[in-house]
Amino acid sequence: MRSDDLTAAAKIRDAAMNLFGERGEASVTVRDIAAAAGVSPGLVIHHYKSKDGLKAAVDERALSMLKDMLAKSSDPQASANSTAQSMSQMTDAFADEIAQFPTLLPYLRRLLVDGGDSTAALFRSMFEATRDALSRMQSAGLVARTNDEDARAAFLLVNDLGAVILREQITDVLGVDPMSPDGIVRWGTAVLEAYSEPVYLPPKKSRPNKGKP
Amino acid sequence: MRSDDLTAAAKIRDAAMNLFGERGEASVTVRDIAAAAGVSPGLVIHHYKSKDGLKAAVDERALSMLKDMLAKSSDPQASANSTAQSMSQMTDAFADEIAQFPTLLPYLRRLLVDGGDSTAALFRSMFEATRDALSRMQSAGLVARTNDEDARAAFLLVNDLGAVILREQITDVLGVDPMSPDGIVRWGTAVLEAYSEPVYLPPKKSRPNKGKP
DNA sequence: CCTGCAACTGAACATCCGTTTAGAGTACGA
DNA sequence: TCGTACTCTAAACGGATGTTCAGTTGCAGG
Repeated sequence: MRSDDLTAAAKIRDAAMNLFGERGEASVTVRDIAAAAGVSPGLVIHHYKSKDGLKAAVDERALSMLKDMLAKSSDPQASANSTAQSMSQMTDAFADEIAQFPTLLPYLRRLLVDGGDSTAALFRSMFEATRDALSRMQSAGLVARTNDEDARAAFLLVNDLGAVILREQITDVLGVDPMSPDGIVRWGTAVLEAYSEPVYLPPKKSRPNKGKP
Repeated sequence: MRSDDLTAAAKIRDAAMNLFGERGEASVTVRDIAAAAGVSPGLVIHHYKSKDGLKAAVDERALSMLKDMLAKSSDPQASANSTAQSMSQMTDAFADEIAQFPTLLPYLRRLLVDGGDSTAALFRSMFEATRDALSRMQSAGLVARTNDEDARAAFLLVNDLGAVILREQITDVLGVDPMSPDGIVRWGTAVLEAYSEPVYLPPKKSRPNKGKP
């Protein structure tokens, strides 16, 4: 049953995750998926009942992978070495996780970008996790106080997700993938600097402003 | 020719920009566009030769509108009142521009999200504009110095575009559209605070870290 | 008036889509 | 050995899609 390499159903699911992440569900046909998985179009429907059923299975799989990944990266933080983590250790751990599931981030990007109810639920749960984590860090004196915790949490979350969504464009202008082992250090350094030291300085007579929307 | 309301070709183009921005090109049919514009499917092809031709015309139109909008919002900054602009004035001006072309931002979102060569070119030009603006502001003492200007410019740009891309999700969790007259004040305040005062505080013994990818 | 040209429509066309169907091959227990 | 259940394929079906085509309208210029 689960013999040599992978079940045909699993091969179909993985191929679909790949293609959906790259092109979006609407631009990927059942025949594309079948060809990528090396099976007939009929088998795709046989295993997943319909294209929507396959999409649901891929969604479930991706959310499960994401949950595992987030759990794995927050567990050791609270267990063994509580305070001794340097940023490079953090980023290295992330880069490892990302490299282990190369199809997850592109698909997460699609989940966020394609809209719909599952997108809203996913974003909301990430938002609440971020807000709670910031609240805890604020109590621990690691994060400054603010008048609008919701807006700040949403802003920080959007920034992280923005790097996931615009990963390809960032790679293009910086010359390095911000989710690669090399790039994540450079990106994380810039992020940490922007959040730790002021970017905009108070002017002499008026107030600071921005240039782009 | 350009009589009562709008040319049929223009109506088709505007309807297409609407639908493309909402659902993405692949999910919108020529018949959908024709119905929204109140014409026959054949006329769509007659005017734009093909669906791809229509897409190209819509892209061109959107980029032209974006260019106008960015030009209009950087002109008065250098002309009349050079330093007396408050943040609320800035955001109000932006909210006005956005409200004037309600279909532009959703389509810009699609341009960024759908990928392709035009996406890369658009992002790169925005990146260079951001980097140059930051460089000028740094010379004027309005922005702090950094070791990696490219990474910082990309980061700030990605954050702004993230709000455009995830606008709907932000609206959902904050209860207010960050691109609306009300919401843009709240969002802009949080952004300005995060960039002007430290978010992450230096811990006593170790270094700060983050919670989300 | 009428000739020509552009806007426009309704119907048709070929193709592609998701899905169905009939059946071949195989494993496994009775 | 038979039968049953399961995986899988090839072919086909109905419907939707982008595009084409023949033809009608309306209008500008000689």
